[in-house]
Amino acid sequence: MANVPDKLTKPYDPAQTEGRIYKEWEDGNHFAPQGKGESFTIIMPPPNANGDLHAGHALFITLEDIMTRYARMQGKRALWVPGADHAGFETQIVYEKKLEKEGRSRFKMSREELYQEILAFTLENKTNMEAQVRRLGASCDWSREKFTLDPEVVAEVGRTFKKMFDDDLIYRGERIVNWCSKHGTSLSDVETEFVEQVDPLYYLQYGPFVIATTRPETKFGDKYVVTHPDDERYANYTHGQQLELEWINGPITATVIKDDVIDMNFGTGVMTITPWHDATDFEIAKRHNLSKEQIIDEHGKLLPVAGDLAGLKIKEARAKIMEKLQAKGLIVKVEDKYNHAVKTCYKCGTAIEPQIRDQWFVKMKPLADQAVKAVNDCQIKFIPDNQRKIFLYWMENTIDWNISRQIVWGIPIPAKICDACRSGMPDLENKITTCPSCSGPMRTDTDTFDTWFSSGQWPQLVLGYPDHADFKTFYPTSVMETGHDLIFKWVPRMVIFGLYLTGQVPFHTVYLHGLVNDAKGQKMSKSKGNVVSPEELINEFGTDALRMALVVGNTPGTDLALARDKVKAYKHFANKLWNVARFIITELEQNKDWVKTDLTEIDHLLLKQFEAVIKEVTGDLEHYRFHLAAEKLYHYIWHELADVLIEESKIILKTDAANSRRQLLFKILDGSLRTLHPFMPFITEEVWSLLTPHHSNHQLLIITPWPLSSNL
RNA sequence: GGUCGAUUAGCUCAGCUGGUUAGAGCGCCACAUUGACAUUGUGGAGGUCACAGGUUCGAGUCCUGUAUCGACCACCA
Repeated sequence: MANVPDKLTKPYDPAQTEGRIYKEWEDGNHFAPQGKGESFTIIMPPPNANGDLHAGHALFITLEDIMTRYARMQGKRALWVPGADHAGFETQIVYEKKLEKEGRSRFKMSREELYQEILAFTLENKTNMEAQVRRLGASCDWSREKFTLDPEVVAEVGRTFKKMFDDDLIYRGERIVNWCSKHGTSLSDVETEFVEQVDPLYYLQYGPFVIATTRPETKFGDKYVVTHPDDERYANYTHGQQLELEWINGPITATVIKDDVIDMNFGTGVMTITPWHDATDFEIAKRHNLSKEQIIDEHGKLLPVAGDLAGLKIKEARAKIMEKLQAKGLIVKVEDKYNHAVKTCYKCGTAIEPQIRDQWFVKMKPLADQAVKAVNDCQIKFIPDNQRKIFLYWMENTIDWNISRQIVWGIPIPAKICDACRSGMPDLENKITTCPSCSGPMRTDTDTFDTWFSSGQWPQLVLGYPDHADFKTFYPTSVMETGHDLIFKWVPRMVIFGLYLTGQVPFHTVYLHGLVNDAKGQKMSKSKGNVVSPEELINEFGTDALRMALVVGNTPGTDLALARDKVKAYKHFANKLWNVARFIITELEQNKDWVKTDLTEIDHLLLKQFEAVIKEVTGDLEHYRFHLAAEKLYHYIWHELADVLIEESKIILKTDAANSRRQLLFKILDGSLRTLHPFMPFITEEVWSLLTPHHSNHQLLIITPWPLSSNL
């Protein structure tokens, strides 16, 4: 055993290997695109800079790395650009919790102070996040990394805002927004969640009508009563008819409205409306040009319209209102257990209190139409294909997009607002001081952009649209790989911005992976305590094992159950590969004088069989069937190469056919390492280095050509 | 209420364009220490591919319906 490399006398140890090899790749600048070949580009969905990577990150990094490494080995100019997301609302919430623990509040800090604190916090965490991406073996080009708050990003996002305003695609408008009174900001629809809730349903006497409501505390200002035009029960009342009636705080004049949005079968078929605090009511008021009054302020407290209850929080007010109604004999009945869905803030669970606010909106219809057209023209391929339907459904049912957020941690909207005439306009150079329409003073908009407004432009921003050479070389990108939960949050916005800004789709293929769940298929969550951290799994089993566990058996778009035992199984596989290498390399080292001969007929056939496997695996990779490719390699290496070929070689290597067999084993190990490299980059690179003395080519595996029958 | 998907071995899931006795991992049972590997090897048990129809020479694979589960969407106060 004198000539056997020292490493091969010991078991494979990922902890001793992976960090060293990653450094070798990175120091050798092997992640940067090389050559002048066909370009292949993936833009990494930027992980949140504020925390640790979770299993979902591990999955997408593995998938994107497989694609990138495969493309690189094929000789393409492969570029995978990493990023870090400031994750506006998300991060601010994390930071607010931190402040809360310290007994502080963001509402007591200056904007600038808060921004700087969160920036420091984020940049500190960013390094941590990047280190975790590296540990997963990501062969992304760090020299091109972008942070979502980089100055050039912020500037370009501002220019897009102005361009869209000039093109009449952005307007400032009074609209009902989802308002979270805890966070003091509006939210987009995708940032809210419906929660099933059981509440009492109150039946109240409203003049001659009985109305049903779950929210009596909003009813102070209600002076319109709405019925369905076809409802015969109320045929005696006509649209626009006025009625005098006794209400919570005394007599009021109510107006009858007929609108077919009313469900005749719900409650009594009559409702009163609160346009300021309900989306449906707002639409009714808009249709009939009704007046609107604010009842609840932005902190969730009642305004003076509530009379002696003004200043009370909604929850406290309800009981008192019921007392008042009771005293006036206006409560007809109360149904105790009414089951309904309540819109809540997806972060804090606070019930959304819709509010009317002046905000910036993007007109979605014309933009969405373009996106639909591009997809129908097959300019974008979806994997799996059914996601295409979901995309189209989403794009065909758009509503205007509220891009204003009342949070500090984000890209400031470069605009000026005139409070006098409530107009607003972009002001990239911060020059406008007086309102062009009413000559009033203009103030700087204090709102920030919705995160998706900037991340929707990510493929362009990352590549330095419009002038940078990278943009010219690598745009449109090849694949966008992301979670299927982002098929409507993120993907459509990227398509829209891509088409709008560049006239081209931002990527030709969208690959959507599923969620990574726990071993039982349950969603991982901190409250359930079933969160599996990739970091721990790597420490225990190695990155390569984790990567295989994430890929094998995982079809695109489908959720994955990640069991510890599965990762363990692929650690065993790594061990198997190591021992295969140990056997073969030892054999070669001990017979250094072996001469290359023609393969025997049998060995030739065996090589052909191996080539057939490579061909299949190549086909699977071409069609994004990573799960099949990985499984086939696993199966071949373990049950063909190890179990059959090596076993029988123990005899054959003592016969005349030894040299042919040595050559066969060498070629198969060589090809196996190359095909397996995208999946298990570390161990394959390590074994490759041990095989190097037997090679004519001494370069690292990461930049070695993909095996074909011609180069085996 | 709507959309999409799932239903295959004890568990978690593959099965790509329909084609011989339905596969993997883990688990289970019985043996085994031979030039790498016990993080192992050999062999084995275990499935009416949810149900009912249909298309076809042939269906787990295509079509229709039913049931159950799941995810997502939705202005029923």
